[in-house]
Amino acid sequence: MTTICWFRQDLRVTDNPALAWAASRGQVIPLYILEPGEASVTLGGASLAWLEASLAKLNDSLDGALCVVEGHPESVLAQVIRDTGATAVTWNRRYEPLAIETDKETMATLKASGVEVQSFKAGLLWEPWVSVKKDGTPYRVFTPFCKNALAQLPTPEAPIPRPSALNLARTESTVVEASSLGLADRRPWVQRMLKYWVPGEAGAMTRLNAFIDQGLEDYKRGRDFPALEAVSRLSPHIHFGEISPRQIWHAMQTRVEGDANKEHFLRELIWREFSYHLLYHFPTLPTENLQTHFDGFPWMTSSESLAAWQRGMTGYPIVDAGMRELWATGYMHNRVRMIVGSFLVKNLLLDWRLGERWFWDCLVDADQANNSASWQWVAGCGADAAPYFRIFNPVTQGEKFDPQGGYTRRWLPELAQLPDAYLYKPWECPPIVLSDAGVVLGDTYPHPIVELKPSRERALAAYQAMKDHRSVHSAEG
DNA sequence: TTTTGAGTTGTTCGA
DNA sequence: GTCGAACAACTCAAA
Repeated sequence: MTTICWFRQDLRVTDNPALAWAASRGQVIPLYILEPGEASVTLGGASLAWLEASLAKLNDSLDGALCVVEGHPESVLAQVIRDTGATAVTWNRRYEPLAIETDKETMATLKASGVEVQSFKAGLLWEPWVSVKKDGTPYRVFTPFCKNALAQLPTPEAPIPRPSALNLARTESTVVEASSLGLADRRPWVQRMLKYWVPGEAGAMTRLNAFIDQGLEDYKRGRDFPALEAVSRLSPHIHFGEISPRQIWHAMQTRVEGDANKEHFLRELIWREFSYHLLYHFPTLPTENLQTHFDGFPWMTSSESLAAWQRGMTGYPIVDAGMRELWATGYMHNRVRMIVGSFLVKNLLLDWRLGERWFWDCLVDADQANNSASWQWVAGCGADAAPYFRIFNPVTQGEKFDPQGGYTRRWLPELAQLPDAYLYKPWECPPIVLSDAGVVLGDTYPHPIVELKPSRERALAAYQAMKDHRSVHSAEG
């Protein structure tokens, strides 16, 4: 019996229930479909580079049998079924609104033509339709969601091993060269970025082990300090399914003594579950304010401000360091993501969707659920959002969370010689100290593009205006 | 149904 | 320098 295993965001052979199911039935056709628009629209540039590298690794794990085809899933599957005589198709479930729609239609079409279809849970600890309140409605606050998951929902299953024997079939007639992912012209940039990472299942496991051995013991405190190696950096591996959340959960439970650091890290994994829960139950999350009274929010328009933010040229060192890290590596430390997010949305008063889109294109861990839920959280319009008056001060944040400047100096070499006392506010630095450090404001490093105090007050006023507008509305209603 | 307690990550001001 | 209060009420979750 021949079964097609359709890989998507599960680019691994261990703890892959769809692959295990296919293997148990006989011959397996491993297939990846590059869906229309995926190369140009759905996936950002950094993610696409990761995907290409990860597919190559998966192909190695499958003895070169991975079939990569560009096209609509229904027609690709129909063609591969014709070519191979496969009688079943299996996959691990996806949860993005468009993916759900595609998978639903594909399943219906296949079943209608007499093909067996089997899907599995592999990318989440708990299905979003299970992690709901007693009355069946979705959670909108993280803490009760988390408590309920830990106390009431089934303990995450143990990971399943890699199939002991894989009878792989090749369908070489349909294989597309990796160059068709459209990366050829971006080679130098991609090569530079990928120096920071090892995409693929083995790389993911190496990272997990390194984190457990070295970062986890100081995670609860250290995770706030971007100069430390105290975060896991597993996010891109998790996004592409090179490692599953239950593999991580299981490794934590079996290899780490119970302590606050472990609990805190697992909580972050549950935040991911919460984001998927929100996206599933509120499918407009990527584009619409979850709190609809934000719909009239007076966002500014400024392509200059946006460009300065994107390029790491705002004149605020901790912000610029973060944006440069993002550009160079496809990643940004979590603490810094909050700082740059707050700066865009509150100090620059630019729409959170602009930040969401830039992150989407730049991040190797770009993930629709996490990205949209997190940007809405930062902007204050999401579930369980930060109060709007919580506006990060980039000077204070830098001094507090990168006191020695190790992170900031790494990504802003032009400020490396500035003393700590002025690193986060070079505009207050005495001219002699500036010139000793080789800094010329407005030349080697920009002047601040906005002033902190007025921009903070402007943001608070905008929030106030929105509130007043809303109360007028409710009075009318 | 009503009530009650609680809610990721901050900053500023004034004592 | 340190500390508590104010910031803004509002919605959510569960008893």
